[in-house]
Amino acid sequence: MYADGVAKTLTLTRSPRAIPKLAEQYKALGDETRLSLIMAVAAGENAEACVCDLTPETGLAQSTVSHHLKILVDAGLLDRSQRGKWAFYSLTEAAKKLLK
Amino acid sequence: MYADGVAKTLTLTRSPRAIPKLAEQYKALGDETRLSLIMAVAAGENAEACVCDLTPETGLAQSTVSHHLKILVDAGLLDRSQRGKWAFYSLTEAAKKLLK
DNA sequence: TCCTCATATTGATGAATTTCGATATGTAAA
DNA sequence: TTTACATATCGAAATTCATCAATATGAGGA
Repeated sequence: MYADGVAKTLTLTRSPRAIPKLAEQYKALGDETRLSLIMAVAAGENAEACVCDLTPETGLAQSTVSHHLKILVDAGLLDRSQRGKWAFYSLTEAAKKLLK
Repeated sequence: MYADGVAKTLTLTRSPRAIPKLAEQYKALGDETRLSLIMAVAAGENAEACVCDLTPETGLAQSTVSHHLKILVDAGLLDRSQRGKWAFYSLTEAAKKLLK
């Protein structure tokens, strides 16, 4: 009948109404730069990281990294919090679920 | 320290070497049409479906559906098997893991 | 073999995406 | 209130992507 509960998950938990948001989240993860960024955040101290630390790791321009982080925030995968001059990003519950 | 084992999952199970393939899979899922297609496959009889059934559900041209199915196969998320004149698609283990 | 049906491939087009440099915003220190 | 630093936004160029119509391939059936 069902394949390991996947169908149930997809058709019930993730009803048709949930498709756009879910697709947005997968799309956000479907880029090597952003996947690396979210990995770096997860691996960071207290599971968070600031742009100043993330930018060098990517080798990309700071504006580009900022842009990718915004996409992850908009998708509901990262939270942003300002502390002093720095912006810290951390995983949302949705991100933890998707990546587990 | 770590956020619910996510960091461990990302940094160990999904080592840097795994990023390109993983990003490819997320990218494949990050499109409403393809996410709907994989849902339809999972919900189908025996957790499989043929193009003839999938195409009407999408409302898109048959060539477009065939194109999207190829992307899912290339990403390692769908298997293809020919039976008579029809091509049947089913979820791979990788897809079941990602979607669970 | 010839025909029909199901699916795949090709070629083209418009839209979306990634990236950068330049500039703006915001935060705190001098 | 300047100044310096961290991050965000803007505008543009190059690339990738989703989609279709047309055509090709491939598998049975007549």
